[in-house]
This record gives sequence, C-alpha cells and structure tokens, in this order.
Amino acid sequence: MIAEVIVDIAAGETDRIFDYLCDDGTEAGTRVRAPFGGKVVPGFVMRVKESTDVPPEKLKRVFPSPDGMPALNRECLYLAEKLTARYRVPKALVLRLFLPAEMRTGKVRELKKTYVSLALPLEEMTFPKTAKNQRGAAEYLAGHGETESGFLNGLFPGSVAALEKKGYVRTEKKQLLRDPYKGLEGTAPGHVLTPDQSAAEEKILSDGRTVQLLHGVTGSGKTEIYLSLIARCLKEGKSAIFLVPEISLTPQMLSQLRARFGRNAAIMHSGLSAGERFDEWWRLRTGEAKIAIGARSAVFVPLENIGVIIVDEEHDSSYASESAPRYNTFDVAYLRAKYNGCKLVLGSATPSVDTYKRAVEGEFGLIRLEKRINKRPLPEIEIADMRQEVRRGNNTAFSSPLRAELEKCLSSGNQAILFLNRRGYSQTVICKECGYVATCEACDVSLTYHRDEDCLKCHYCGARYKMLTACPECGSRKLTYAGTGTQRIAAELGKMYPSARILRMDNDTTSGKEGHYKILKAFSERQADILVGTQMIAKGHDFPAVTLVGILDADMSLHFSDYRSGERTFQLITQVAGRSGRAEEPGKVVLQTFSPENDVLRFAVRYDYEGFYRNEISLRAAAMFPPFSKIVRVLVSGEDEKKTVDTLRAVYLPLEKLYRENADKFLFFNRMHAPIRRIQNKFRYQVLMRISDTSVLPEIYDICAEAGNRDALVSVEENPANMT
DNA sequence: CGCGCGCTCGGG
DNA sequence: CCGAGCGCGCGA
Repeated sequence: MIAEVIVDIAAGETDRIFDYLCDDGTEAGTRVRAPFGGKVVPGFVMRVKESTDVPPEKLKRVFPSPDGMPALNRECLYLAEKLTARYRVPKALVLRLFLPAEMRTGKVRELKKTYVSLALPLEEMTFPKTAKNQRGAAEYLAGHGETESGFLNGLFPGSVAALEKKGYVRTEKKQLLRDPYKGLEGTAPGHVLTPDQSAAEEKILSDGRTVQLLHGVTGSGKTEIYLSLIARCLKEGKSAIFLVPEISLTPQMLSQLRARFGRNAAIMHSGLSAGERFDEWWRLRTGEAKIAIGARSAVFVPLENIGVIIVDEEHDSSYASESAPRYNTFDVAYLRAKYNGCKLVLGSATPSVDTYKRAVEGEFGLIRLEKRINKRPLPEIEIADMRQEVRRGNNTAFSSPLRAELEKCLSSGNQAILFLNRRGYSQTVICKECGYVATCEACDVSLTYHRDEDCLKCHYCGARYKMLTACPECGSRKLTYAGTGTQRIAAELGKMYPSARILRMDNDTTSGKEGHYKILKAFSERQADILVGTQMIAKGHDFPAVTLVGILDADMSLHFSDYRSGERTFQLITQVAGRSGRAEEPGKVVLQTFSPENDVLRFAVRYDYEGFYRNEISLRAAAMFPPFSKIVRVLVSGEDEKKTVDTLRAVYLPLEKLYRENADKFLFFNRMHAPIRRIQNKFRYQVLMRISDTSVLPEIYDICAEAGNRDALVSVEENPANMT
C-alpha cells in the first residue's frame, strides 16, 4: 500500500504530499516516522492508496508510531483541509493543532506501569535466610495487595525480579492515566433550571439555526443552561465541547465540572503537567471521556459525534490566536458544528458587536436572559469626574467619591478591588532636562520601572536594564517617573490607609500560572482588604466580601487607538462591576474619568447593552469600520533589515496590483512601519488594508504565503486585536 | 588553484 | 527544515 504523507516540518517548501510505502491496513490519520532527506522525521498519513506515479526506486517505507490507533480522526483531517485552505498555512502547522504538544516532542512518559501481586499464598513460599528483601516484598504484597513494581523494588531492592523468577508473583502491565482532579469523581445532580433558563434551553434546541447567541446579564445563570445542554448530550450518547477563556479555568470551576460530570469530563488546561494533558487528550480520543472543557485550543479535541459546542464569554479576545496558524476559534467551532450537525452556542453578557449584529439580523438565533437569578440588583455605578478633582487641587489617583466609598467599605469590614488599565501606558523614566525616555535596545519601546528590583524592564522582550542614575543623553540627574502603575497606586494607598492590607496583582507579581491563584486565593480568604490590579482581576472569581470596585482610569481603554476601544471599554466596565456585591450586601462601583459625558461610559453605568450597541453600530457604519469592513494587516518581520524590506516589497507590489485592479473593494491601502518598529531584534513592517469585500482575501493570503521566506516572516491578521 | 560561504534545490 | 551541490570571490 502507498501512504500520502505530510512530513511534520514547518516550511512552505515541504508542504506537499510525499508518497511512501506502508503496511496493509494503515489508516488515514496515523502518525508515522518517515525517512526524509537523510533523516527520519515525524509525519501524518493523509490518505492511503493502491499505487503511485513515484518511481519505485525513490519510494521509502514509513513505520507507524506506536499509538495503537490513528491520532487524527476523520473530522480532524477534514478540519485540517478546511483550515489550510482558509489560512494558507503549511499543513504540518495546522495538523499540530490537533495533538497535545507532548505527543509531538515525544517526551510523554510511559503510560503503562507494571503491577505485582502474589501468585501463591505466603505460607507456600520458602526463602533463603539471606533473602530478606524477597521475604519483605512478599509480606508487603500479602499485606497491601497489588503494588506498583517500581515502588516495591524501591522498598525491597531486587525483590521483584527474584520473586518473579521463582514464580511466587504475577506481574501485569496496566494503562495508567493520571487524573489531575482526583477525589472529585462523584456525579453531583444538576440544579433544576428556572423557568427562564428552561425556556432559553428549549429555544436553543428547537431553533433551526446552527449558531445561537445567549445574551444574558451577569448572574442570569447561563452556566446552568450550558451544563444542562451538555448533560442532555451525554444522555443521547453524544459528546460536547465547552470553551471558556483561559482565565476562567479556575480551580473552583474545574472542580464544579468534575463534581457534575466526573471522569466524563476531560479538562484541557495549561496548568496541567505535560503528562496530564496528554492523558486527558487520550481519554477524549478513545471515547472514555465525552466532554472537553478548555480554552481556545480545546476546539481541536478529537471528539466524535459532537452534540453541542459552547463558547462562553464569546466576546473574549483570547479566542483569537495570536501566533502561527492565526485561526479564529469561532470559525473552527462553526466548521465542527456544521460537520456534526449540532448547535454552536455563544454566550455573553456583553457580546461582541460583530456577533450581536449577526444575531439581530437573524443570521444567528438570539436568546435573551434579562433577569438575574437571585433578583439582586446590579451594583450602582457612580461616575467621578476627574476634571473637577484636578480643579479642586486633587492630583492623586483617587477621586473624593472613591475615597469616601473606600473608607465606608473598609470601616464596615468589607473588601475593595481597584482596577487599573495599564494597556499602552506604563511607568517609565523621563529626563526633565532634555526629555530623554529610556527605551529598549531591541524593541524601540519605552522601558518600565520596577521598584521591587530597582531596574528597568522591557515588556515586549523581557530584557532587564540597570536603573539609571543620570540621563545618558545630557547627563542631568533630574530623572522622573511618568505614568501610574499598579505599584505606585498600591504605594499611595498604603500611605492613605496605613492599616489596610493591600494586595497587588499584575504581570509582575504573578509569576507563572500558580502566582495567579495564590493572590486570588489570599484575597478571597480575606488576607487583604484591597486588591489592586490590571485586566487580570476583571474576570472569573467570586469574592463575596467585595462591596466596592474602583475603576481608576476608565479613559485608558476608551482612548486607546483601536476601533474596538468602545466595545472593549463597555465589556471591561460591565465585567469589573460584576465583581462587586456578589453576596448579601449591595455593591458599589466608582468609575473615574476625564470624559464623563462619553456615550460608552453613560451606557455602561446603566448596564444598557442595547443602547450601547445601537450607538456603536451607527458609528461603525458611518466610519466603515468592522463589521462593515475588514481590517487586514500583513506583517513582515525579520532580523536583517534589508531582507525584511525586500520581503516587504515582494508582498507590497502584488498586493498593490490587487488593490489597483479591485479599488472598489478597498477602503484603505498603505504600507508603513509597524507601530513598534522592532521587537526582539526583529524589524517590523506592515501593509495595512481595509477591505469592504472579502472576496479579495484568498488572494491576499496567497500573495503572503508566496512571499514568506527564511529571512522574513509574513503573517496575515484579520481585524487584529493589538496593532503593535 | 583551492577553499569557503552563500544560494538553490530536492527530499518520496 | 536540512543537507548536498555548485558557483564565485578571494588569497597565495
């Protein structure tokens, strides 16, 4: 038999089928080791056929990897086909998305362990006087029953082999799957849905459209509907995919799911060890687990017969991949829903403008949940006008309403969260004499001062620099800090409320995934009174004792140079406000801004999504921004500036030709430096386009795939989230 | 004339 | 991606 193989090499030149001899019975989707260009590389069997045009003397033989079954099922192969056509990326890169990384790198630990048990009753055994270990091991087995061989040998060195030779013990190899959430095997009964929830579920199931948008205010009980939909699938013998933003995969949430679905749920979480992740994946592949829960990448799990796909917090930006195959989670989920003939349920309290437009226009089903389950009102949001504060001589980061509320909150023994959006704005060092700003040698961005280490750091490449004592340009010692970071806020707070316990949470205090939880856990256990943090604290996590949320600089995201800044700001405020007053006591939110008359803020304080949407969509239509157009950015980056510019030319010229021939389909077309000209020593140039007709998109992808080379990376981004 | 580096090409 | 093969430029 002949196998059509894609070799797992991420290069455009090798991105084609190579024919190999293979064993009879080899199936498509099987991983193989293939001799290729002098060495053996991993590969994937895409198809199996009887014959080939390749001359026989060239044909080599592949040998299958010891997986026991094809790693990729039919649907995975189908999706890979579709995605390579859509994004024009090498097939090997797309295929990798379907496997846990551990499987490719081959570092997965042995899954089978040997267990030892007694073959005879202890009384029938005889041991030489010197064979203490043999006797000890046999006695241990008699007392403890079946024991893992390595463990027993550790206790009684050499015993296992000796006992086996005498026929005193039996050994057996067993598949061992690590269970990251042991002790939560119980299957908790589901809550009974409220009439509103039941009605919503019925509507989802009875509507003919594939995509259903569940638009429900915070606390309206969307999660219960998801779980009920999943439970239904299980009952029908089907499987389900449940996608959440990475940040919502909190230990509480995971244990809740495990309690409800037990080992039927496989959790794909970056916090798992490599081995655990592989095991969870394998349980899905074999059908042992039927529910996949995870962030973005879980949309690629090898489930079959899918009954529902759920995307929670649909608007969350983490659903867009930021690297290599820049797939869009929704696109993949939609393909899978179509393939399986099942529903794709999107849920959000603040849907993205694009999704909501498609729902109100009837392309998607739209289900509204307007009541909160516990009937508790949403926290009141008060706007603090920072212009007045400055006029009154208050130059601190805290308005008088916020101070008043903070004092009230602290004196009544409750907790407060202060939210700071530091995006595109950081605490850096400026020379007062000449205006010099400390910047990174590799990235051309300003450095950020870190007080605890007294150094300057680059947030794009992580480089560390010694703190300056004098200006390198003019020698002046008059250096000052600009901007306000969480560190400074926390320090100011400490001065204002010396007895308050303050916790800080941002990229610097949370090293690794664990740091995250440690801080949140400490705060929820009330080891602190005030939590100061960035976006990170906006989502997930329930803090029942929090009655005050302060949004220190609502303007920061509002005036960020992105067409979605209004949308982002509305989502952010709604989300942050949701942190306040989760238990009995009513919550309060103070929103500080220099532009209190801003429409987005006014809709946000009233929790008026509809109003916000109508306002926003008319602005987008007037300016012809997405969803009325598509922003396409082609980024060319490379270490050698000349070669990078050469590559830029190689994409620009054909793109410009395309633009000239289809001028009516373009709203904007130009080439320029990327906003950050250099990151990690790579020069960055871009061609920026806004297109009103997506029919030119395949051509754009083709041109870019053609132009990419060894020296410069060419990537295409659609409606990019950050334009660095 | 010989070696080294850079570019091109092929890999089944 | 990676190695082989080859051409051209440079030094002796």
